[in-house]
Formats: sequence, structure tokens, C-alpha cells
Amino acid sequence: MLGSIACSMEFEDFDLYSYFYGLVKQIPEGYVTTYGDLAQALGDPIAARAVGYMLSINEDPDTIPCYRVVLHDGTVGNYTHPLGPMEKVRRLRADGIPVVDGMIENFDRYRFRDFKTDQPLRKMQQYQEYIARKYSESGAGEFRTVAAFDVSYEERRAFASMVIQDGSTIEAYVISDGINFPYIPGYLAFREFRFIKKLYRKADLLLIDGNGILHPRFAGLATHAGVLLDRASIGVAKHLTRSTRHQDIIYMQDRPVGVMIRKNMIVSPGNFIDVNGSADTVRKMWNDRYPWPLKLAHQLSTRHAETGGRVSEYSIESAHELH
DNA sequence: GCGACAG
DNA sequence: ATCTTGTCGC
Ligand SMILES: [Mg+2]
Repeated sequence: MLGSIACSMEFEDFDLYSYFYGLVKQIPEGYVTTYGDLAQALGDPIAARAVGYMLSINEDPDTIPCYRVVLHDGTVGNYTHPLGPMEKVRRLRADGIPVVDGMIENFDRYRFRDFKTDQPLRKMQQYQEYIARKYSESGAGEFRTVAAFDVSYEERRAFASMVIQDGSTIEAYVISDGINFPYIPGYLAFREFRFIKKLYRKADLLLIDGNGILHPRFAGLATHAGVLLDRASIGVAKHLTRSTRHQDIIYMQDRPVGVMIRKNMIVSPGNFIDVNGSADTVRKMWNDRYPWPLKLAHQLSTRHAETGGRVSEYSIESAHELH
């Protein structure tokens, strides 16, 4: 029964930006809060930097009072404005907050933390635990068709690509759509999975830029996608995080979850494959020490982001050249 | 003070 | 990821 509840809430359309700006509006005039307190109200203190980022791209500073968000040590912090933090100080003083030398006097007295929130990131963590339970390490081991995915970004727009190899045939697809979730460490799947789902065509293996079970809750983007699309999947990341390494094997809480197959290339199983199988599979499909479908997907999405998505036909021919 | 924080 | 308003632990 709990499983069926989880199935009905994949969070793909959840707009964290709107939810977040709603929280910022709760800060009363004459009070301040911190980036960390807002992150806690979202459900996880690790989101503090994402809070700063979302404030920085706020398009409506007249109704969303960014300037009431300050650093944990009582200094006012940054502000995107021609006048910079000076303008932040001016607005705080206009609210009656005493600021001396960029520091709020009697900080505790003015601090607001009583947000009305249901901490959405907590429910998302629970959903990740459900995804992790669905991971299976056994599968076919041989894959005829491979689909590789990557996503590039502007502030509120994403350009996502998929490159499919079926024997000697290569097809490439690009889509563009708005973004409803910022990058938050540990929550990448809630930002990127919906683009992968939209692009997805039947393939035996999904190759994904990010981690699989190499994740604090064993449910990185590649596992999230593999489980929800019921496909074999592998995560390929450039940076190692939140784990320990002995030789080239990566561990999380003493469980092997990935392999460093070279500097700046970490492979972890997403679904229907194990740690060694995922590393062997990626090693078989690289060209110049990089799995070529992923490289192509990366180039496709970045190129489309740079040109604003205008028809810059980066075509099948160049795909063949790279292969 | 410096590094960690998947993209 | 892009070029950017954090926080915590060592
Ligand atoms: Mg990427």
C-alpha cells in the first residue's frame, strides 16, 4: 500500500521554485532569515546554496523580499543589484533592521524561522528510499541498443539530448523545456529525470551523466531513471563525492557502489546491472577514453544551449565521424 | 582557513 | 551545471 502511494508521486511536475518563492514571501517585514533556515524549510540544509541561487534569479524582487535573507553569521551577504549589497542594507534599514558595518545588530531578535512548510525535500528523500529498494543488480548483461542522455542549462530553460545507437545506426534528439527544480546535491534526479523521460525511446541500456547507486540514499539519477523506465541503466560521473575509495572501487557505508575507471570518470550501476558489470560495459564503448554516446549527447545539449536552441544542425554525420 | 558539496 | 546571494566540519 505504501508502494502504491509512492508510485503516484514521482514529483516530476513539482515546481520547487514556486514553492520556494512562497516561503520567502512568508518572512515578515522587520524580520530576516538565513539561507540555511530556508533550506531547512525546504526540507534539507544541504539546499542552502540552491537557496542563494534561486534568490539570485528572482525576477520579482518587489513581491519576493530577497533582501530579508542573510548569512548565518549575521552579515548581510550578497545581493544581485547594480548597487550590490549596499542596496540590501538600504532595504533592511527601511524595514527597521539595524545594520552596522554590514552586520545585523541583535541578529537573534530579528530572526524569523517559523515557516509554514511541509518540507518537500523530506518526502523526496523517502521517495528515493523507495527507488533504492526497487534497484536490481541482475540483468541481461548484453545490450544491443544504447541511449545516452545529457542536459545543459540556462537560468530557467534546459536543453536535453539523447543519442541512440542501434547497431551501426545512430540517432540524435534534442528538446528544450523550462526548469522547475534547481540543482541540489543529492536531488539531481528531481531536476533532470523529467527531461530523460520525455526524450526516452525504447533502448536496452540507458547511459546517464550522473550517479546510479553511488548516492547517499543509493538512488542517484541513473537509478531513478532505470527504475522508473524499467530499463537497465548506468551512471557515469566526473566527480567523486560522499564516498570512500579503496583501489578503484567506491564504497558508501561499506557497500561497493561504483568504480573509478580513470581519473574523473566514476561509473556506478543504475538498474539491472551490478558494479563490475557497469564498469565493464562502459569500458567497452569508449572512444578516446570517454563513452562516445555520452560525449555526443553532452556536445549536442551544450551546443543547443549556446545557440539558444536555434536549428544548429549538429547531425548524424558528425556523430558517425566521432564513432 | 580550507575543502566538501553528482550536475 | 554555469560564471553564481551558503554552510558545516575538520
Ligand atoms: Mg550533465
